[in-house]
Amino acid sequence: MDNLKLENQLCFPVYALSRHITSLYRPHLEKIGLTYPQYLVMLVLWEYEEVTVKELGHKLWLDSGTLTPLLKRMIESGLVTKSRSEHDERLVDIKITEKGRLLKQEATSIPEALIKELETDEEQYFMLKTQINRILAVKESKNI
Amino acid sequence: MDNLKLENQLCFPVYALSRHITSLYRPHLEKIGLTYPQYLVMLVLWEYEEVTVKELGHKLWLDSGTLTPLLKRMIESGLVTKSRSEHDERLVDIKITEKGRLLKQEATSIPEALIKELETDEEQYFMLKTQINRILAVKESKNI
DNA sequence: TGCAATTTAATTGTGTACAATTTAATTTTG
DNA sequence: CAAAATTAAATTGTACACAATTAAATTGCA
Repeated sequence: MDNLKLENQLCFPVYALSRHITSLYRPHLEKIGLTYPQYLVMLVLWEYEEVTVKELGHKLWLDSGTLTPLLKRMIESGLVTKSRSEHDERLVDIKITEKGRLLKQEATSIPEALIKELETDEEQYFMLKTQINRILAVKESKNI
Repeated sequence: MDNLKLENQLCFPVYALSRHITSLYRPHLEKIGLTYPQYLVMLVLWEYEEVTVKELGHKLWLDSGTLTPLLKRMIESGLVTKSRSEHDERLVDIKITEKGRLLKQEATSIPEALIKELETDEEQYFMLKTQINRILAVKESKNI
């Protein structure tokens, strides 16, 4: 087997699937004015209400080089606010706004719609997620 | 179950894994002067020697907006050449150069190194690839 | 205490991604 | 055959990703 053939790579299917999933999200997210990475930030904030940029970076595996400009756009659209932490001035707190909170209602139908569009049954979907998470756990264990 | 929790998404693990794999490739590819998408182009050219931008876009699921500037950089580094097709002037042929051909030797060890770094055994690796490809096949079948 | 080391964001620069539009070539159709 | 429709790349503009550097705050240690 030729290891340098596109069809024999694992890397490419993962890369292609990631972009494919993002493109399926796009029309849904466009309706509520979010990009896909911004949606991931909202998922965190719908759950935690307030996080530091550091925590956000840890959860989404993104650095400040990506998050700073992304959050700037989310502040401009009124979904979050930003302030230096009182305890530690190095940290920046990101808080969800009322507008951001209300957006959750409009997003509830998205996950289900996506599963349908991927045409993957729940069981296959769950197995895939489990397998990928098993691989990601190795990275996680090395980083913390 | 809350569908709008980050940990319950499939989308996020795929997105995270894709970026994780790219970051594992980066140090290897840096040594031979390629980015990850440029490496994908080389995988195609090592196999086919010559393709049109259209074919490349079809194989990698990328459009000319991404490929045109990316290929421009690969021409500048001397890996490929570019010329209008004789039969149909709308098409652009991308050919591998001798330098591009020689680069294959330096890339042979990369796929194996990656599997090791992912710390995933061959069997798990294969199953994951199969599952992802099953999902991607649905998209493929709709597009062609 | 005081200074060096560390930590956190922001900044800078490069390289994708991709929607939307434009331009040029080819194909279809009346 | 000629105009309309289609196709392929290139261009324009927006938004990530991420390495490397910078700046400011905090921590640790002599």
